[in-house]
Amino acid sequence: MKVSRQQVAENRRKILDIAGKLFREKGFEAVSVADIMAGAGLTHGGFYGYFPSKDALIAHTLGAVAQNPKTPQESQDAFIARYLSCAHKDNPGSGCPVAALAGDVARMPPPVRTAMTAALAGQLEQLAETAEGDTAQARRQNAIGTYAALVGGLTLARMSNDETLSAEILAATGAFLTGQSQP
Amino acid sequence: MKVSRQQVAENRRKILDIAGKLFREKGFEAVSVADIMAGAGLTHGGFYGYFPSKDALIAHTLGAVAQNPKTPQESQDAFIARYLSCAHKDNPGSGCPVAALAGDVARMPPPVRTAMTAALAGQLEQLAETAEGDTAQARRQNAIGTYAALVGGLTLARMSNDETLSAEILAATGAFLTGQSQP
DNA sequence: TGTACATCAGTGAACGCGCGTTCACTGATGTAC
DNA sequence: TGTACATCAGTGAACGCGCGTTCACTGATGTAC
Repeated sequence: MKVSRQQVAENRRKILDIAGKLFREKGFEAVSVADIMAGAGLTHGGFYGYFPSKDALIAHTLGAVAQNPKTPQESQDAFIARYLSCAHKDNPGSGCPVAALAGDVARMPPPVRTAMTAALAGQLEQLAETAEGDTAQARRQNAIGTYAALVGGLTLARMSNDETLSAEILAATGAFLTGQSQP
Repeated sequence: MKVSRQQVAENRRKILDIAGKLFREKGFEAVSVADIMAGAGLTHGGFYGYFPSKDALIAHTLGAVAQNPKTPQESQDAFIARYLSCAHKDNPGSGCPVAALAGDVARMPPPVRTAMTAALAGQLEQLAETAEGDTAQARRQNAIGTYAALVGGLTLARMSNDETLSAEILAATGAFLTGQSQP
């Protein structure tokens, strides 16, 4: 049955929210259109009133998803510690979409890759503003190197089936980036 | 029809080889058993004479796949440059399986994760042997931080749909790790 | 403001497709004599 | 060494299943009067 325009807007937001969460948790292929619509409290057939295809939803999701960025008042070291925390490692659904989905996005069609590339470019620009370095070029280089290590460290820790190794990777990557030795 | 024992051994090797290549190129889910067997010059029905399931093949593939490691005679900087080369970025099928598949493996069942974790642990041990640092602990920390940045940098470069950004990420990550500024 | 009706968001059965897996069969291999 | 036959690697049709997508239908919304 028809629903109010306000309900439509809310349903669209719910679909994008739940899709972002499920994609980050399970990857694009393991999440079905029916899963997403059920998560939004709807049935699968209604999906195509909101998006023309699953791939279109994926592209929109990546454009809308929270970027889990460094907050302005947060120090560089605090951002690194938060990014490499156990809480972030164990909750990909509410964490950094780049770390959770970069490997999958590389094999997706151009619209999806373009949306994610824009998100990455924005993230790097923001990090470069507050990164260490005397010149803009040095700051950007540090921002890229740091972000690569964060994404790689979190990905390796999530992949590892050995809790000790997983924790060591998070700690060592953090220490490597902040220049401190591990305790 | 039955084939010789030598042919069986060769077919098994072919299956593992082509599976390793296809998985790294397209991910586990996008490669079918029929694709793999066709790549090995066989038909799909024969697969189950070699492995009990697709997941079992995945675990065996990760255990057998070439680790693309740092060679003993290769300097640390040369290894970093090779890992972050355009050639490596553009040829995941013959490149580092950790960078190509870490994101997917995190969502795989325990046998697959265990096989990949063992491969990662071996890689880290090898890198720690020749990493910079005064103590074994410092060398291991540097090995982990460096490897995290390599895997993350390569993953981000492969994900990016913008060739300029992609090349910049590879170059900046390399410069970040070797302590040189970009040209 | 109240009513009649056109609109259209949502429903759920159905579709075509590709997947992992099974299985009866084929015919070359390799062994027993 | 030569032959007869048991073994079994490989074949390809078939299965059950879940997926993305379509569509005829339903009934609440929102508008025209």
